[in-house]
Amino acid sequence: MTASRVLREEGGYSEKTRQKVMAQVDALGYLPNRLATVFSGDQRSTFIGVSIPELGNEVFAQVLEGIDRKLGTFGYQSVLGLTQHTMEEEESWIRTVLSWQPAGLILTGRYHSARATEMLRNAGLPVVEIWDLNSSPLDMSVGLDHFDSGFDMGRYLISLGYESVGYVGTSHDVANAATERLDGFCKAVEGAGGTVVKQLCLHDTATYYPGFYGTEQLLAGRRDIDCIYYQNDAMAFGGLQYCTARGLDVPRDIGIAGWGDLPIASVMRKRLTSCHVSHLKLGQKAAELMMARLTNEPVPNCVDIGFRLIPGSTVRNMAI
Amino acid sequence: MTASRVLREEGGYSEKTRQKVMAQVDALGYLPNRLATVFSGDQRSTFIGVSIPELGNEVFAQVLEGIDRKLGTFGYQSVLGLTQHTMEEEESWIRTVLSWQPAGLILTGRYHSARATEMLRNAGLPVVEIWDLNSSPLDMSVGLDHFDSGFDMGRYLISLGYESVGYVGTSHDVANAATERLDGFCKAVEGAGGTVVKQLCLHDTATYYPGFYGTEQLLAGRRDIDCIYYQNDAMAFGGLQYCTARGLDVPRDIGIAGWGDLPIASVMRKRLTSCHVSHLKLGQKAAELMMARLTNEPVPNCVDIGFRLIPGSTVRNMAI
DNA sequence: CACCGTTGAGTTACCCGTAACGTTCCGTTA
DNA sequence: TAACGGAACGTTACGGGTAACTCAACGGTG
Repeated sequence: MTASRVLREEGGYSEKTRQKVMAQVDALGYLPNRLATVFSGDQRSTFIGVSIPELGNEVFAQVLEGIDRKLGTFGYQSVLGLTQHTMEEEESWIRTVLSWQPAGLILTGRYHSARATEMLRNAGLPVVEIWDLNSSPLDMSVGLDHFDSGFDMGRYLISLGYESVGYVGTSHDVANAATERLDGFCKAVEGAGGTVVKQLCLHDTATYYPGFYGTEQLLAGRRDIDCIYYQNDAMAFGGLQYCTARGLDVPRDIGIAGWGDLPIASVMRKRLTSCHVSHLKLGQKAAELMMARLTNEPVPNCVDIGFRLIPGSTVRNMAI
Repeated sequence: MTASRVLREEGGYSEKTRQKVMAQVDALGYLPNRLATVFSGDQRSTFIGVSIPELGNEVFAQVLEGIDRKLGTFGYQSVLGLTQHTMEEEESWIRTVLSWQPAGLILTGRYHSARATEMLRNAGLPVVEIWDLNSSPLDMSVGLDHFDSGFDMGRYLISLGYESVGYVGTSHDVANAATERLDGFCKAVEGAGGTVVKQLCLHDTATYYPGFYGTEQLLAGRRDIDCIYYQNDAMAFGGLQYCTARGLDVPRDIGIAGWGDLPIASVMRKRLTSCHVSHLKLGQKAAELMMARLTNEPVPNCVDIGFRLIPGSTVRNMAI
């Protein structure tokens, strides 16, 4: 007991005793067992469960980096869960991670299985839903309006005189942010007199090479597509390379637009038309909300981190 | 007690009792507290501490993805630690994570502080050191010989007729894999009659833009450099873009070589000369060794996952 | 010198799941 | 019917840290 007091620097012991305790700690290489502390219910754990769809997509890796670095400064640890974009994986991960009594959870996306939602409510933990902006979150939410970001891009492209646009992305069983961007995009294009003449949703990962061959499929046998919107920058880079390889001049023959503003864009002489989102900041903000909630500070339940359209030079720079 | 038996499907209860227990579990939304199980010492936890330098570098994100996916299939969870390439961060993270009684640790790199090493020995847990190949690991090791990979690249470049090569990378206070690649590279170049005329180690992150401006610095005021070796592909891409922007023809005027073979390379019409490493596989292998050790299977203490030189087209394709 | 407050240190009980052991209630068999 | 054995279920104790409490020693005060 006295040792416990010394280690917690709680006071109520003499200097001589402190020395004796510390000497034993050094001699034994003693490390306190935090499990016991949390288990006894006196304190919360310093685990935060963090579910992320995948890390192959750079943007999610950046979000996680933002989260973990910020949590680290508060002495908290991330317990990772990669859900591969499925609610089943997420549900099973939530069940497991809750049994470890985490202090809170950070989840990607606003769509969760009914059972997952129920478990989260029962657990009564702080939960931050990130990525999608969610005006009625389970608890807290940090993200951006993906519909709006797609809408803005659609309106922008039409304003440049594009008329027949295509889309290349990937498909998942559940609604997600990418489909919201596509919805916003289509609405803007059609509202402004353009047409989304073809949408391609590949059963593949949303990375470089699928962007390449997806573009080939999209353009196969048609000459009417004057601009392509991609699910993200990686696919757009793939598409850009495909077009270049095929001898198409970008942006003269065809326009290319992505989403996410990958770091590699900063060195390309032809700036990719995209939408900038501060992924690192998103993660940090999510961690900050979590920490604020855990210290009982007042917390907004919904934070919009916004986005910024990058005009770039892979689309025309004025209406023709 | 009977409830415990039912939930563990241990047997020794009637079907009627089972139904009653399960009904209560559903009604209460009961989730077992795994902390108690582990705490009582009857079982190990299913945490694996995973320390990674950063996630901004795509290769480490891929390694982590490989680790976490594989651990997930065994019902284990990663507790993440981002060390920012410093031994101090690693040591403090190790101290914290050990207090959570993890089943094992996976650490990046072979260099750890003396105190960290001591804690790891005291803890007596399975430890996998990844990234560097480590013939005398603390416990187990999965990686590749970075010296050799740098050596092979050096020899390859000289065999193509390059004579005065430069290097662009970043510096850290501790020795790491990148410095080993550079050592191997220099040794090969000098052993084959070439010269490493300038080495630039930036105080920055090893990403695209530092590769861009680092190349500018490297080439400032000199005409003798005929080839540049970069710490990784991201920096090499940055350098490639700088050279192109400045009107240099790659590979006619200057050769460019990177390391890591990033996914984006798969769509570039000009294949980056690099060194392929299966980062995902490295992570999976590390997780597999950990699981094998935890189930008392015989485990090799050192696994070389190898590398493959990618000739690419950012260097000459034959000696001149 | 009796009394009291303070400081330092020890004791007890609790958290929850489960190993180990104990008890009850059957049905079966000689 | 007594004896026995196994199935089903209950009780106790433990793990490590700490809140809450108790106790001992000591110095100061009237």
